Amino acid sequence: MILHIDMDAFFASIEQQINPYLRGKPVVVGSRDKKYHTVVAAASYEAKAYGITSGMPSREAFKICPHAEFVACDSARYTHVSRGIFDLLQEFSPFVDHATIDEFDLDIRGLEHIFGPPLELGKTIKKRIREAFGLSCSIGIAPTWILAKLGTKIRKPDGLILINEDNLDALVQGLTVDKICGIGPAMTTHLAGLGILTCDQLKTTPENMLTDNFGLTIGRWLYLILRPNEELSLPQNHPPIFVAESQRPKSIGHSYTLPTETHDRKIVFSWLRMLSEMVAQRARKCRCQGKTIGLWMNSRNESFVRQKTFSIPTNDGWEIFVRSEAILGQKKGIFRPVRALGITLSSLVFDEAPPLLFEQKRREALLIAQDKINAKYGDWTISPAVLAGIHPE
DNA sequence: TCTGGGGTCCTAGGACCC
DNA sequence: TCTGGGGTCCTAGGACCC
Repeated sequence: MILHIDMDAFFASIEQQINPYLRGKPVVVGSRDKKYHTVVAAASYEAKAYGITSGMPSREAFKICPHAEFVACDSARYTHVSRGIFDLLQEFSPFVDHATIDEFDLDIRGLEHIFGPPLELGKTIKKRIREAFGLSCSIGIAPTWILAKLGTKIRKPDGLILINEDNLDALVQGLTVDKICGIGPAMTTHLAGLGILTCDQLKTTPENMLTDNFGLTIGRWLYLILRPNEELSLPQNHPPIFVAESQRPKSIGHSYTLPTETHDRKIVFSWLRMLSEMVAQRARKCRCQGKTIGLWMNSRNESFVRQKTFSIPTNDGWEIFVRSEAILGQKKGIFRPVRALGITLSSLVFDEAPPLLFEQKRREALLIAQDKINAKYGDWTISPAVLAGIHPE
């Protein structure tokens, strides 16, 4: 059995927790400053009642509910709380997974001997999280991860549900397929074209119809979602589903959307330089270097995506910039207007210091000094001169 | 006046090697 | 010289998630 935990309106609830004035009020986390065309990162349940959802442009949220409290996103704090919850959960089981900032999974097989039946354990966990952090969460318990996750979704605020073969069919009766994690807009449309709108319709669809339309991997996956018994006939001694994997990222990226579309190469290259530096600093913070540089640019009707793998990994902002310039240079002559652009570093190698040449050693010493100064006096205290005046904030 | 920013995973096709 | 089979790495592009 898997126990999935989904925190309720995580960012907004934390803000209400630390600032009692916000409790019981519609709270929107994000910025409403018109300079920053941001979107809503999180909304309290009071704000959701007005129809505000995360992902909605902040300006629209302001239109719907001008008297809502708009709070700036404090991601460092949310990460800290998230770690605290993770530590608390490890008191219950070493087999905890921390997939996103506000979601956790436990492999709870065998835990009934210590904490009682699954629902009892769920209650205990909810109570402990509320006592320690003042936050509510929703918990889904099921034989598979996908059903546990579905459970939290259909019982959202402050829910607790156990899904098994006895109640599964009744629970998903009439539920639209897009409630399932992994079925997004494209697949929903495709399924609708086949006359499959709800979970019960999905369950009665023959496997070959799904594999014919979606291929073997996704087709079979769709077929098995609502058949947990067929999917997980795991042997008794199957190793834990969630082993504390190292939380190493697979890629590091930054992007920026310009206030308006621009033809100005200078502006575009300044931001390219800026984003390279942001990516590089973050890579150095997690002590890794990347071999692959990905570059993308969007304009109104066109997007450009290229990536290239180099033999020598780097976490030097200048080097990343030069390499992205080279990638862009392959598309020489054509310079279309740009609205948004981003740089991603991937094929990461961690903590492996190859023997350095003299020039590289000097360069490395420079970067270490730069990071130390910024750690002591704040980000961007020292940065490449060409970036003066353009970095965010 | 369409709509941010940060990610992960999958697939198909090409290049290259044995 | 041509051909088949098997494998790996790389890239573009799509879909999805929070």
